Amino acid sequence: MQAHKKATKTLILEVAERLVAERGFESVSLRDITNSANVNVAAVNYHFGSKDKLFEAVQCRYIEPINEERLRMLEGLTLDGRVATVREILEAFMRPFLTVVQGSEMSEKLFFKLMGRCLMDPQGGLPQEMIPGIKKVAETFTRAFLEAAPGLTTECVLWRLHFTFGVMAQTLLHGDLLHALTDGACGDPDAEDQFQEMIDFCEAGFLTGKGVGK
Amino acid sequence: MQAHKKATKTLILEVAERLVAERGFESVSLRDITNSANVNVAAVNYHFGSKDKLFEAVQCRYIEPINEERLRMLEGLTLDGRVATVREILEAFMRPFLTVVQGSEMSEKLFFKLMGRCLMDPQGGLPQEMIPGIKKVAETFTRAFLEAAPGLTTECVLWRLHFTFGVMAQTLLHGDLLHALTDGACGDPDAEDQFQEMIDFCEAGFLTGKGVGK
DNA sequence: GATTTTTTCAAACAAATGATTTAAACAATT
DNA sequence: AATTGTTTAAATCATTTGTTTGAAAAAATC
Repeated sequence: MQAHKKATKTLILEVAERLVAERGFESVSLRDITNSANVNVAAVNYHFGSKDKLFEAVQCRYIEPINEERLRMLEGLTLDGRVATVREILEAFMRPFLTVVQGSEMSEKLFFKLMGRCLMDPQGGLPQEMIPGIKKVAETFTRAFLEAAPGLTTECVLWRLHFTFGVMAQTLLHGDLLHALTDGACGDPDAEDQFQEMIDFCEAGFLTGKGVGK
Repeated sequence: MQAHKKATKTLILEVAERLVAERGFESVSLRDITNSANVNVAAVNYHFGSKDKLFEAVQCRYIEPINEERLRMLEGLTLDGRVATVREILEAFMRPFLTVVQGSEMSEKLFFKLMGRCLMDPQGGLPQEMIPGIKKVAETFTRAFLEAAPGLTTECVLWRLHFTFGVMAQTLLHGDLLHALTDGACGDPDAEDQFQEMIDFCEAGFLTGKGVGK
C-alpha cells in the first residue's frame, strides 16, 4: 500500500458509500461499484466476501460510532446524578451525526444521505452486528426521556422517539430537497441550523400535553 | 370479465401493491408479481406497457385521491373566509390517508406501508403525472400554515412541513415497528390513535418559538 | 356462425446480476 | 535469488432481469 494509491478495500468501501448515498442500496450493483472504482469485480468478493457483507460494512462504518457517541454524550449529561432536559437528550441523540461527519472524509450532504438510507432502507434488515448497540441506544434514551418528562407514559415516549426518528431520517435523506424545490427561496442553511430547527420541533413535540408541566 | 375472476389488469396491480408494500419497489421483480398472481409474465407488458409504468400506476392509484382529498378538506376549513388553525390544517394533511384506505380493499397496515414507500422511495423520481398535484398541495398548505401562524417565516413553515412529512412517512412505513420491537409492551393502537399522537406532536412543533403567541 | 378484436400463454431474447475459478502479478520474508 | 503469502485480473458460471415474439385461446362484433 503506497501513499498515492488507496488500498483497494477502502477504495471499494468509499465508492460504495457514495453510490449508495446517491441511489440507495437496492439500486447499486457490484459492477457499478467496481467500474466507478476502476477495480476488478472479483475484488469485492475477495476483500469483503460478498455483496451483502460489503453493504453491512457500509452500514456499520458510521452508524456504530454515532451510536457510541450518542451514549457518551448522554452519559456526560447525567454525570453527577443530574437530570438532563429533553432538549439536551435530543441534542445527544442528533448531534453525533455532525460530530462523526466532521471526522470523516465525506461531504456533509453525501454523508447525511447515506445515513438516511441506513435508517430508512436497512439492506435486508439491520446487520446482526449492529442490533445490540441499537437496542442499547433505544433503551438508554427512552429511560432518559422518561426521567426528563416524568409526566409521560413509556408508550408515549416511545411514540415520540419514533416521530423524532422520522424527522431525523427525513432531514438527513432529503435535507437538500427544500433548497431545490423552492428554487433556492428556502435557503441552503448549514447543517447546524438545520439541527437546531429539528431540535426545536421535536422538543416542542415531546413537551406537549399529557400533564407535562412545561 | 366475470364476477368470480378479477380482471387480470387489476389483479396484477393489487399483487404489485402488496409486494411493494412488503418489500419496497426495488426489491420486487416482474416474476415475483406474475407468479404470485398466477398470471403470465407477458401480461404486465401487455396491460401496462412496462414495469416502470406498472409502478407508476401503483404510485398514482392512491396518492392522487389522497392529494385531492387533502385540498378538499382544507378548502372546507376556510369556506367563509375563516382562518383555519394549525391543528385543523394538519388534520387535513394527514386524515386523507385514513379516509382513502377505508374506501380501498387493502388492509390498513399494508396500505400504510405502501404509502410510506411512495413517500420515501419514489421509484425513479415521482411520476410526471403526479407532480402538478403535489406542487398544488405543497403551495396551498404552505399558504394555509402561514395564515394560521402569522408569526412564522415562509422558510420556517417549509421546514416544519418538511419535518411533519418525516413524521408521517416514518409512521406510515414503520408504524408496526414499536409494537413488534417492544414485544407488545407498546400496544397496537388503532390508526386513529396514531394519527392523534402524530398531530399532537406536529402541532406542538409548529406552534413553538419564533414569536408565535400560543 | 364467421370474422374480427382482445387477451393469454409458452418460449425465447439479450442484457445484467452476484459469484467463482485459474493464473498471473506483486510484495514480503527468508 | 528463491520462496512464501497476498492481491489483482480476465474469463466464465449459473441465475435472474425486463422485454418481445408468434401462435393459440377467448371474447366481442358483425
